[in-house]
Amino acid sequence: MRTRHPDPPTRTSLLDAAEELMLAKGFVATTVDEICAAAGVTKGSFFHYFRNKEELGKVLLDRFSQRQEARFLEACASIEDPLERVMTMIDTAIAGSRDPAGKGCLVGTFAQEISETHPKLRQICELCFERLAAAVARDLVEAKERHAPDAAFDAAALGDFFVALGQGSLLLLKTTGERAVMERNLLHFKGYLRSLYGK
Amino acid sequence: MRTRHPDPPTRTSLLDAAEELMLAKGFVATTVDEICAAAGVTKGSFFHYFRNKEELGKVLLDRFSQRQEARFLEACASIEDPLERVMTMIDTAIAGSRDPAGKGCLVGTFAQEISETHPKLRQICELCFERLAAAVARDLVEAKERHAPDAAFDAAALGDFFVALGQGSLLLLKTTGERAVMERNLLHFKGYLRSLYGK
DNA sequence: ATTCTCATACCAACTGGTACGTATGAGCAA
DNA sequence: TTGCTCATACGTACCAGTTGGTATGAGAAT
Repeated sequence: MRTRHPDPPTRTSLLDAAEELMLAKGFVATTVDEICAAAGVTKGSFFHYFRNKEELGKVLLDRFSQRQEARFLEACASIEDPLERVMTMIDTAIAGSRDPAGKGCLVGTFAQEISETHPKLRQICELCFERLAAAVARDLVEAKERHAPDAAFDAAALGDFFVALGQGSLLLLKTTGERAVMERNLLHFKGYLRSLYGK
Repeated sequence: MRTRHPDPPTRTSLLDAAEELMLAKGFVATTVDEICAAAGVTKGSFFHYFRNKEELGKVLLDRFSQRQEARFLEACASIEDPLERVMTMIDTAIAGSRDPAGKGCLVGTFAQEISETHPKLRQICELCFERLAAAVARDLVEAKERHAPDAAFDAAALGDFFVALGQGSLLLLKTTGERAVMERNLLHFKGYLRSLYGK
């Protein structure tokens, strides 16, 4: 019985196919027909489940960011020291970059090309970035109070720093194909944090 | 007859229009018709000057990166200390991010969306990134020999670090519209360099 | 100087293909 | 029957690129 809808397989396969294609070629260059072909269904199905291409993008973005957030949460939830928590998050990101299945970040891919043309998608991307940055910033601000209360640096800004460094590394990876970039950059970031928080 | 060889104004206005549009909407989403309309010429002219849209992209990319490189060179050429040179480069980048005319980086914009679909353009982007990263890395390696020969960090990797941080910051800027991100992130980077090279 | 030639600069209309989206109905479960 | 799932077939718009021109000016021939 595939009637009642937690998750119709056709819809899921459409989402999976779209995600893979769009991670590689972006939102605009990926056509609905391509997605349907890759998913092994026809356009009728596509427009049965999604009002239009933009809505697919929205759903895809939500699904992607939710997964990502769950991964981070799972890795860090049990750690109570805020600095340790951030360090573990960085390690999680490094591990993700090693995994050949992790082909990039949908949020970054979308943000580049549709921020001017699809305001709604842009807003979702902004929210995703903001949530991640805020989580890191919160921990690092708390860690500063705890470990280095007298130091003079802007801990709150390090959330954006982390997001930017990660997204930039992914862009470099996509362009050069050199998988190790992300890891090297994040290790430098860890070094920076250690220097800020007194080893 | 207008100017002969050097730089027909029609061609230049096509390039200018294309650059502005593509910085905002990307390569794929910007249509040739749009470019022509913005430049105030017809499609016939476009295809008189460019074999196809991809060639326009190539020319645009070359022009953009050449300009950028000239700006950096002008700012740093006279400085002989390698660490000072990098610091000045960072300041130049910060200054560029303050200027409302600097609307982003074509290389980063293109790299995201065409790395899978237009191998030639991807290669140009890769080269641009590599040249910048290599310049920074060279200086920082030399600076390490000079200022911190015994420290244990990977100076060569800092070239990619700088490029990634810059590109990521531009992505954040595009997504959130918050212009100050680039400056905050690059200031943190300067702080990191100071900590590595012994203030 | 006048005319002929030819390359460059530009334009308007069109073509083939493709993209998104719709109309409609078949198959099946409840 | 009724409603959900999915397919076939089509419509409309638009996009990259082409065709077939016109206009202008440089240089050579006359």
